Amino acid sequence: MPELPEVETVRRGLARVVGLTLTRLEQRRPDLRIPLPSDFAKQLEGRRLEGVDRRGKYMLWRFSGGPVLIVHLGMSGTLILRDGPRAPELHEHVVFTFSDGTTLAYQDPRRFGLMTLTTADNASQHRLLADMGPEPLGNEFNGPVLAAALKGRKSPLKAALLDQRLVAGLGNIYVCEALYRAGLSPERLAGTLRGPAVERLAQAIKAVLTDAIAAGGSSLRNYVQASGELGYFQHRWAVYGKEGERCPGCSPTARCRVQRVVQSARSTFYCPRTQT
DNA sequence: CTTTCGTCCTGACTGC
DNA sequence: TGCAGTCAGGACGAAA
Repeated sequence: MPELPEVETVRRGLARVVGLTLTRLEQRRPDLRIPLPSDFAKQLEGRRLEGVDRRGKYMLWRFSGGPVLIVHLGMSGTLILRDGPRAPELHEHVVFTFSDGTTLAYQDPRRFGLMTLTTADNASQHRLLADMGPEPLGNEFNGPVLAAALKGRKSPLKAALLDQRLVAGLGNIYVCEALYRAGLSPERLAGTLRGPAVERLAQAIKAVLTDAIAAGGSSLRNYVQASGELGYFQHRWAVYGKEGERCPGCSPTARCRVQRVVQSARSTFYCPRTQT
């Protein structure tokens, strides 16, 4: 499930087609979460892909002349780069062909992802992006900023960090991992955190995301896997999905095990001994 | 205003 | 083996 590190990895992988002209856009299934307009292809064909930016879990594909394609991979979205034309596979909803013959397919079985068009002038004010919180890896995100965002919040820390208005780009996995690294219980009420703990949490968020991006970058072949898929790399998580296992920070003799609890109808994994 | 919950979707998995 | 049921989750919008 693509969160900020995976989306960043995809963004970097798309460098291969940046600078190329989009020669053909095939809408194979227009009923995405936000339906694609019927003239979608016409609006983009013939334009050069000038660059790909990222905001939280969104990508912004900037085309020459002003159009910006906002792309979100949702739960199950992937992008597949191929050297040339090939028979599309199941759930490839949109296929882009570039001037050198490279094709880029957007595949999304569950269709929680979306693509929608805006313009360079309006992109930052687009309703999908306007209320988004700070980029966690930027200088604009730090302990005091996080403290201000958490102040007065009565929801559990887990739920607060999933709110994209508070900080951009975290999902279920990296919230669990960041709370583990900060040694904070996901069930603590967000508004009760004090200075040092907030600082630890802000640093843990940065560290977890930075490490995950580095893991994607270090296995560079995975930017474009043998299958052509972009953006999924294996990552060793400390607690996510590790119910019943010992967390890395507990001694071999410790009896405690990673617990799974359900918060806001989502699984949370944490170590009850090291996260308080 | 804040917080929670239902909804969308399909593949993978579980259990009878 | 087959099939029904359950689960996974990002983000919106409705409800509390």
